[in-house]
Amino acid sequence: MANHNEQLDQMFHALSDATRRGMVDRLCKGPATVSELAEPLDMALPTVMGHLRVLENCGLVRSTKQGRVRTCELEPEQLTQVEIWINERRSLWGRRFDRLGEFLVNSEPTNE
Amino acid sequence: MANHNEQLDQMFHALSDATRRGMVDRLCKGPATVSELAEPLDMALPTVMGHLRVLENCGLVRSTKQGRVRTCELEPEQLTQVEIWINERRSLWGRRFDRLGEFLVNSEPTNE
DNA sequence: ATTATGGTTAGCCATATGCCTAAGTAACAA
DNA sequence: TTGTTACTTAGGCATATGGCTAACCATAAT
Repeated sequence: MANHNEQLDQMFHALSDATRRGMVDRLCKGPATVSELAEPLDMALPTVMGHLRVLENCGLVRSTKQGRVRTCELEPEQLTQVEIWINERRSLWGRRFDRLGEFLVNSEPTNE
Repeated sequence: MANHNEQLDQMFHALSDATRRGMVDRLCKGPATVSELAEPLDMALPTVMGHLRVLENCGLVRSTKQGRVRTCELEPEQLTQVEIWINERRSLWGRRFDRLGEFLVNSEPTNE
């Protein structure tokens, strides 16, 4: 179960910022240029570029440049990694009593 | 669709660190004391406490102190927030073509 | 009462993050 | 060819993050 996963680090980090989540929202509705992404954001363009880079590094956004326009598109399948991680933990959690033997040394029976 | 969600910020941030995800893993298997959490971690206890605080702030871990021992427990239901966020985006993405007309209308010059 | 244990607080340090402005570059447009 | 547009790069600044040590409680344990 890979917790030392650079990709997962980057993904969670990318999503930990409301501005970036907003950009993802925008891209859910279809591709957008850098300027279109920046337009509602009340911050300088280089700052938006920084956020975009974070989203691209984790694979959640892909972009291509044609002429002087860079068009960004969402790669929503990358979210599956997060879902898988969560499902694995839910599964672990659900089976935690199967492992009680490992900790049973000084426990007492309870009736709750 | 709440992206300006402090809780979501904190949750994603908490999960963006492999050490903290490791602590979550441990807690999936059952409650643990601070020392037990720290034991496999090769870092100083105060550092572990810091990570623990992050996990508690986002609601993913709850802890209580009895005597001098603090026992931590996972609150896996908090992960639902993340799943909901992902599902909402998948849904948006799935219906992105329904909004094509709306997009054309909104690309008219506006005064905001 | 004294010591050991488990956790906590305080404070320091290096790096990362998020923001900015200013100045570049590479298409288009006129 | 000259200017405008759409990014891009460089660099600077303030705060946050993740790590540490040292010292400090507050409970056990002896």
